[in-house]
Amino acid sequence: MTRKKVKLTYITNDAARKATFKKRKKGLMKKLTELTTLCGIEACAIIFSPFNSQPDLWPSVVGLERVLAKFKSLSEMEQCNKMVNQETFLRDRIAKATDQLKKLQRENREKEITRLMFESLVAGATPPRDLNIIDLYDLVWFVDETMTDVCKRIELLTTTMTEPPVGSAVEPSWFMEMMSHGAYDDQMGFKIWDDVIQLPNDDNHGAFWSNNGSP
Amino acid sequence: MTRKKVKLTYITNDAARKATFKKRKKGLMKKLTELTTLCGIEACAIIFSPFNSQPDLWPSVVGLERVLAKFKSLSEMEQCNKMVNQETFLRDRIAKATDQLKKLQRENREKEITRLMFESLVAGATPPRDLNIIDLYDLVWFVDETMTDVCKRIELLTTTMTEPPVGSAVEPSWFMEMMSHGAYDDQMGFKIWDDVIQLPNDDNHGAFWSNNGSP
DNA sequence: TACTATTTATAAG
DNA sequence: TGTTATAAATAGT
Repeated sequence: MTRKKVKLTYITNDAARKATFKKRKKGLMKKLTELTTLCGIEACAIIFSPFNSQPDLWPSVVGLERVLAKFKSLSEMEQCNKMVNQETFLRDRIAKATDQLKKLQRENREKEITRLMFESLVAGATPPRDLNIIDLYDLVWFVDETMTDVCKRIELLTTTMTEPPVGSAVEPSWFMEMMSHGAYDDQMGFKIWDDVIQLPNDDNHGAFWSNNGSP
Repeated sequence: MTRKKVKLTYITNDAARKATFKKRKKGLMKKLTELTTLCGIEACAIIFSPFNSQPDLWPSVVGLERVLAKFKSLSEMEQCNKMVNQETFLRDRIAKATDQLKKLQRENREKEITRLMFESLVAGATPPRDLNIIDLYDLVWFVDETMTDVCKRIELLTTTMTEPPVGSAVEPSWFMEMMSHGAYDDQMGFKIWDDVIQLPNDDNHGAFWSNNGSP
């Protein structure tokens, strides 16, 4: 996925779908080759598609036959035992995605409050009206933190009378960033976590995450 | 593959092999999910390994059954038709690798000659003795090319009496590179193309490419 | 088909 | 297990 992060949903454009199919089938086969070679295991894959009248198979006839025979020799329960059903797979991915989402939300919250602080402090900025109580408390907390940092910095400079190198550990990391980017650019939009599997033309897109969205 | 480019050969260390197996199996399953979703096709995979007593399967029981049934309903010839045998697969990869190798050899040759020229020109450098006729001819050709570039550059500067911006199109690209890195650093070693599938402990490693190696 | 900017996979730690 | 630096895959052209 590149040049653009691709939505994990059926590609409706025929030519694009075929191109993607060819590239990704090739990539998949390569991965399977690597897996079997690196780990010394046996595996097979069968891929049916409208692009080929016959299925694409991996590996050679002999290898495929052997793996299939081995599989069919197992009892039904044994066969199902390690089956990765799509539910398990998706459940796992959703859990990961949720964790990642929380992490990003924390980061974004920090950035929001930082921006809010600057908009409230800097001449010419237009701080939002009607801040809710939560924002106000967070803002107070953050201003206190920042003041503490600034005081430490002043004290250090006063005590040593020497200019420490730029970017020293005492400098809060956001400070230089703010100063160099300006407080008003748009670096702080929410990151969106949107690669969960979707149905095509899913009108209900995003409902799952509604409890995590911005207020 | 990262932190280090990995040799495509059986991993002898048990723990490392198991770790790699787990990661790559997961990656493979993800790719298979993406392929089927994006392209709207049916596919299945079966993976036997000593790490699990039962095979890892994809996708769910129903999906696997359906794909297998579809496969078995084909005649034997149809079954084999699109079979990717390892030979075809490897032949293709080797062809690609050979092309890439030639490209890199051309680039390396150019760098070699550039280095040779500087070693022969710059005070304090130690040009190699006993150059063969081919190197000498290439060197002559390259010095001529370079002289032409330099003359053009001089002419341009003389004519316009204005300093063009650094990195202008007239500046040969290698020039600034040379000047900034120095002629003696080790940026010019041959790039090695070494990810072709190998047997473990292959004492004959590289024999296939011997006709392409450095003299 | 090949390129390349970008995302994704993953070897090491 | 989670992180990070790097290699590999690949979307769009």
